[in-house]
Amino acid sequence: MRKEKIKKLKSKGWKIGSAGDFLGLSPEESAYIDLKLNLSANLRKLRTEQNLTQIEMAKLIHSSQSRVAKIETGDPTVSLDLIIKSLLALGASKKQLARVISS
Amino acid sequence: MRKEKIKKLKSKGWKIGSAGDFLGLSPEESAYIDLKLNLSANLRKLRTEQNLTQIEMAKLIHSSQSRVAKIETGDPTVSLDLIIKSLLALGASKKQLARVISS
DNA sequence: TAAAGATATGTCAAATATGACATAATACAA
DNA sequence: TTGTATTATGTCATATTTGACATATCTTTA
Repeated sequence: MRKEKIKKLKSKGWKIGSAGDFLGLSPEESAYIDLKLNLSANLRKLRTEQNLTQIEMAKLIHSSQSRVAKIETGDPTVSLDLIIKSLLALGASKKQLARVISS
Repeated sequence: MRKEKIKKLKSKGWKIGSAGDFLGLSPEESAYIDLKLNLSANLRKLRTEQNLTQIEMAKLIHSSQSRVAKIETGDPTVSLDLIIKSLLALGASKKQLARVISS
């Protein structure tokens, strides 16, 4: 489907922080995707800091390696819910989440 | 989490754990739900501060009055994505989001 | 170099979230 | 009261997200 592809291209083409001028996104759309990418990047950071493989991470959140990879690579089919749940599963505190979000 | 709150959540249809057993509530599960409820409450606050009805809010996020009501009442079918998108549509900044989340 | 380990990508059926609608419940004036 | 506006609830077809799987692409180690 076309809409899906565009969505994917958009998120894939992003560099964190450079958001949406290029793709004609509204400020809210940009902010929303930036938020997700920001949290995703932080998830990978947390995971690697804890010396976990994606498979081990997957078990922690009762998911699969491939989905963990999708989370960390900013796949557009990944919800904020899943990202946040994953961060919490890694022991991230509310303050840590807040710090990532406001950055 | 207080008993009162848990009861309310249960009555609203939250399904926590495998059998709806609240004894199995993990720290990250409760943190996740707290996060959503916290953001939902803040959304209502922002909306009313801006003197918007749920119908007006719905137009803002291209949704319906009933879904806005569900967002604000903590309906378990509402995703974090929708809550965050709504907050951003009301003009909430990253810092404001962070503040709510860490509280 | 090759093998092993780790991560990325594509796909799909099942699960979950969605907007929309009808209608009930509540609030608040006239 | 009786209306009128606003918010809550229930339902449902459609849309999106999910874990899982297969397989491809790195990445490291011997």
